[in-house]
Amino acid sequence: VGVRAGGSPLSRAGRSTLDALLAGPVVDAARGLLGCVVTANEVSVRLTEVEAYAGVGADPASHAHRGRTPRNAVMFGPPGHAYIYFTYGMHWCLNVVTGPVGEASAVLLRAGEVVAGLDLARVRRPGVRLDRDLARGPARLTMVLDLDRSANGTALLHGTGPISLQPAVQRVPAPSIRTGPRVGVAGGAETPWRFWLDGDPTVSAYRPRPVRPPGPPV
DNA sequence: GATAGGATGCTCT
DNA sequence: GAGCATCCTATCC
Repeated sequence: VGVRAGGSPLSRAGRSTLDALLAGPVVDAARGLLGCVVTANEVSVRLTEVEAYAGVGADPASHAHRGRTPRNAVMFGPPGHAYIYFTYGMHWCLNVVTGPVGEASAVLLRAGEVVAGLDLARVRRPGVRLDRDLARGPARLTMVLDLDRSANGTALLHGTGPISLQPAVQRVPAPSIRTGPRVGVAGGAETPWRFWLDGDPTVSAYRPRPVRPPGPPV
């Protein structure tokens, strides 16, 4: 059960389609990334769950919401590059930068199915019993791909960096794409910018963020 | 299957 | 110093 190996290499048409997709609106890019395959360090993951984040101003959940900082600088650059950040004191998360230079929108890669390098993926995720849990969550996905800050800012579409992104082997039918609120965000929770493949076992569990206690003292 | 709580350190105010 | 775009384990169904 895996994708056909030895299939056609990344075609010029396929890459240019992805180029155009990532240069466009972040929501379109997010939907289009479902089914695409990310490869790094000899493991490949077919994306089953992503989230869209807008740039400055409009989206309080976005790292770029309050403007450019050293951490989010990559988001302000050209599309098709990796934005990798460290969170919760121990985890890395991988995003794909989208939209024109200066817009700072990006798509968080939340989960997927390991379709190549399964043995290596299992070694990188000791204690995981089910293969479907190997990359079921944004930090788990970066663990399987063995990514950290060293790949931040690298290009994904031109085969020059440690990460590569390839078009979907089989086109994802639009009706199988579901949408809902994003996971774990404090602001903008009402924006349904999480996208996933309906019924796919590798999609991460959704838990609403606990409501914050009432406002601070005067 | 669901939920609760702890781990852990960078980033920005 | 507060706040995280999370994961894992234990516990209770």
